[in-house]
Amino acid sequence: MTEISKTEFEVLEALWQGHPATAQQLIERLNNDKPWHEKTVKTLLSRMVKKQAISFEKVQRSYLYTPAFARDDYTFKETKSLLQRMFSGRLTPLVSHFVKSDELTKDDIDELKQLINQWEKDNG
Amino acid sequence: MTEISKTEFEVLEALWQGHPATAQQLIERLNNDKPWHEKTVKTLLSRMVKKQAISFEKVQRSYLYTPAFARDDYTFKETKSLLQRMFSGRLTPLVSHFVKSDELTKDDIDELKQLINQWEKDNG
DNA sequence: CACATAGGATTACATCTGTAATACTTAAAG
DNA sequence: CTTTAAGTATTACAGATGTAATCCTATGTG
Repeated sequence: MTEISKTEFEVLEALWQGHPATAQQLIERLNNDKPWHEKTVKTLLSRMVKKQAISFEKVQRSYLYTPAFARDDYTFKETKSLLQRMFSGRLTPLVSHFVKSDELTKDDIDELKQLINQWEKDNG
Repeated sequence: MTEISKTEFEVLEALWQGHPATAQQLIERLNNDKPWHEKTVKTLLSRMVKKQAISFEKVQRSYLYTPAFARDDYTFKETKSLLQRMFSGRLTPLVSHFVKSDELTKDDIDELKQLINQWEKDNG
């Protein structure tokens, strides 16, 4: 997958909500959050087709768009990329930052513990 | 702080290594990793001065550059921004991804536990 | 059948980026 | 004092991005 801009990512989000989907459906979904101009969305869709982030199938007059990759795969890739660039690829410095900055709740901590237990069960 | 591109970030990294620093010093540092054209670095420095990511002080013929914000502040802000966009602002989905994908070592897990202990000592 | 219309295709256009080249300026060298 | 070189400032230029407007075409409508 090529580089996806932040704006293009927002359109992809709408598509991941359910696909295949028409431009109209996507425009409606996007407008639930904030106003999007129809033409703008169309342009973004075309560009993403060109960069193969999405594909389409022509049905009658209109196109049915489908994402070219899963949301999880994309977010994971992006996260790893950011970790690579800012934290030498290590996860803990990032987590450390959050822990220290008082951004986590008790529930978050519990979830983290849960994840660690899971890891130890699978590995360890 | 405004938007910093990935390339600009690399130059900032060199500056964070030690500052204030001259363009020449930065160019040398950057070239330790990969070849950078002198003119390219200068351009990036100018642009970052304009967008107030760095400042400079004129000393004789040349400038001494200084970052306008700390590395930690920037990386934290960027990380939160990414979390916001891709994981509804939650940290655990991100961690979860890494735990499940077998990207963590025993040491990483130990560090995470450490962090959790710290949190519980400070809060809880 | 003539026309309005919904869709995608093409064009627009300013700003940002990556990557330099060229111009200008002043201190140092001869 | 004139030439040179080191530094910064200005200019260049293609590709990406945000944000649309306009164009072209196949339908559905009267």
